[in-house]
Amino acid sequence: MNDVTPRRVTSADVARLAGVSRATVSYVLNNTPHQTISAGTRARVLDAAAGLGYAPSAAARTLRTGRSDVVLCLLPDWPIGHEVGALLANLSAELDRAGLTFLAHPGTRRPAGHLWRSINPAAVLSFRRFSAEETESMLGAGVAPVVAPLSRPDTPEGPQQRIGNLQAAHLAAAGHTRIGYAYPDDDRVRAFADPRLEGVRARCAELGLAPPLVRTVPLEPEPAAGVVREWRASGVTAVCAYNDEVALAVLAGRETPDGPAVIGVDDIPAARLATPALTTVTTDQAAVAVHLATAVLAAVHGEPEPVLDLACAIRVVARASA
Amino acid sequence: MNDVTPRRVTSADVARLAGVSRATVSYVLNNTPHQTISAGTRARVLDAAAGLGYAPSAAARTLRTGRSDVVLCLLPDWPIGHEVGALLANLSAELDRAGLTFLAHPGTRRPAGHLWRSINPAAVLSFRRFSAEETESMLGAGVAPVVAPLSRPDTPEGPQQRIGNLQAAHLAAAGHTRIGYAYPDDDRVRAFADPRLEGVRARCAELGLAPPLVRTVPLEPEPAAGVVREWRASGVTAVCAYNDEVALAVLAGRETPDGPAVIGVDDIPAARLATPALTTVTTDQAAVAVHLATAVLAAVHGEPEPVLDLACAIRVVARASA
DNA sequence: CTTCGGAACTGACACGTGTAACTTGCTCGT
DNA sequence: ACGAGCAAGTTACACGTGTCAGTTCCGAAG
Repeated sequence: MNDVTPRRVTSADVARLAGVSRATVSYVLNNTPHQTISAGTRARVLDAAAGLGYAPSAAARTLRTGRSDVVLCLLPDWPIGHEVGALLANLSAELDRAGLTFLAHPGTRRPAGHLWRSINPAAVLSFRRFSAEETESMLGAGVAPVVAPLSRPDTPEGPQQRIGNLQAAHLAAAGHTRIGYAYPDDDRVRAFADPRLEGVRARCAELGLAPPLVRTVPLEPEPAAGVVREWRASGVTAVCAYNDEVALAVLAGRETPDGPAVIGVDDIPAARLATPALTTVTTDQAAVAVHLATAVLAAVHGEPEPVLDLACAIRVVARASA
Repeated sequence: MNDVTPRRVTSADVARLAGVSRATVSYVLNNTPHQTISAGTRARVLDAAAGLGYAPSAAARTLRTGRSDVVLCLLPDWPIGHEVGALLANLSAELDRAGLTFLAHPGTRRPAGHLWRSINPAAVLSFRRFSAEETESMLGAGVAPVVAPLSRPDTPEGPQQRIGNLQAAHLAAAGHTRIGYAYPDDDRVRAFADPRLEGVRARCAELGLAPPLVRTVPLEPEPAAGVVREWRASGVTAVCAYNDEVALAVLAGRETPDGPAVIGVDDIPAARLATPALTTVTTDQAAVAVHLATAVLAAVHGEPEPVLDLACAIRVVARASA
């Protein structure tokens, strides 16, 4: 008669099977520096561990060391789409390579303090800024707070601004002088929309163009058509959109094929399938993931954040719409 | 001079401040049944805990009880988009309400055995089927395996089949008799594409129509145009697409406005912005989230899986394209 | 007055791990 | 010949929690 509850295999089981002490098992499996283990013993331990299918308890390890190998990512409450999905997948793979476990928590509205207080993650990655007390509290608990550089509205030369820059530059290079900006109809994405718009403004000013004519564009054809008429009346011949989706709304709002040129952001799958095919600014999510991963690793090891340039990961995909 | 490392506040700190034993603190905070605590003591403990900002260590609790309050969701390696994002957000909120912590792990390719073995989650939620040994292994470890009913190819009346059913029914109701199926050009989504196609086939047979003419449609305009020409030559007047994105590809492939009618799945934001606006089958993600949450809760409590009907959460959104 | 039972609480152990401190042979320099 | 020093391990403790088994106190039943 077997046990009804087949207990978890612990390092003690491995030790017993290998004929050594539990400490030795720990030293071998973590190959602790400054510990001398004979080759034979090491092999016996590794064999025993593999044979029993031993996997250390994250709970016990976390309890002992005070820190887990989890990187907790707090997802924002705005809709996560194709590009964020790709980013998460790449980031997970990247951190996995460094021995960290990437876990994402979709945003509950309430303050996530409870979460990282109980999980004891190595780092917390967020897309919004932390409050001063949050930061202090996390540092006090030994948790490394990391804010995705994607969403730093404070730097005037941040990646979001660069996106706007490229949009405006592309339109200007095509000869457009009066530019509109299609602002999203969703308050939750302001943190992204504002710096992008800022980037467009800056580039327009730099090129001696009039500042962009900003209008909020809902994701419905009829209201969008109204906005497009407004732009046409004001002499706007090209539009930077917050998003590919907003850009598609602008396209849908054009009553005639000679409407304003449009450039979006993200290169979602639908972009190349639109008529006309949507010109857009894309971000190399794999490169961003690598960047974020190194930032997280640096924070975990207490090193200063590396200054890496994301500019090269952002580029224009020229298609028919602009 | 303060401590340089401000230690974590433990239940012992709470006990000391409240002037009771640690056991009492535990009984109060977990309000353990069959334990009688006087109102005064209870209040003192709660005050002390609140005052110190006490949050129990998930690691220690997990170590002691053998099970954590985490629901681990293994994300598949196919691209997660708008609809999965919404599902995760809803699901997280729903489980949060039940006191469970929802954490998603974007799919690393390697078998995720290591992950749930170390995290000790209350349940593991996956979108693909578990192998027999995986299931056995998890049950042995006391972890509840849950497979999202969205992705059960085995039930002939599953939700995915119903999506195909509705697509075909909508086209047939509009008078179409020769139907095409636009199959995705991505092996990773076969688990969804096949049952949907099966649903289309079943409905066609039921209505006495010829079986759908299946073609793989890449997400590029030119190849899609080739497939559309093929369909037209074969007398196909309407197409069920795996996806809204595939549907948009078919729309993009129509050289003339009188091309085949098209119906997609998901109602992504770009659907209503296409020309013509895309008719599609949408799923109420909030309802699905509630359903999944109850399934997870039942599994965690060892109850049999509740049989809930998802059919009412799936409906056609009629627009101009079909 | 004794006894008994429940209310209200406490003491102590176990969960599985990492690691500092200690032990035991054995080699080698003098 | 003898201790120094190092390789190769082991013993023991701490991390923070849940909970079983007691312990004390006190009112009420016999």
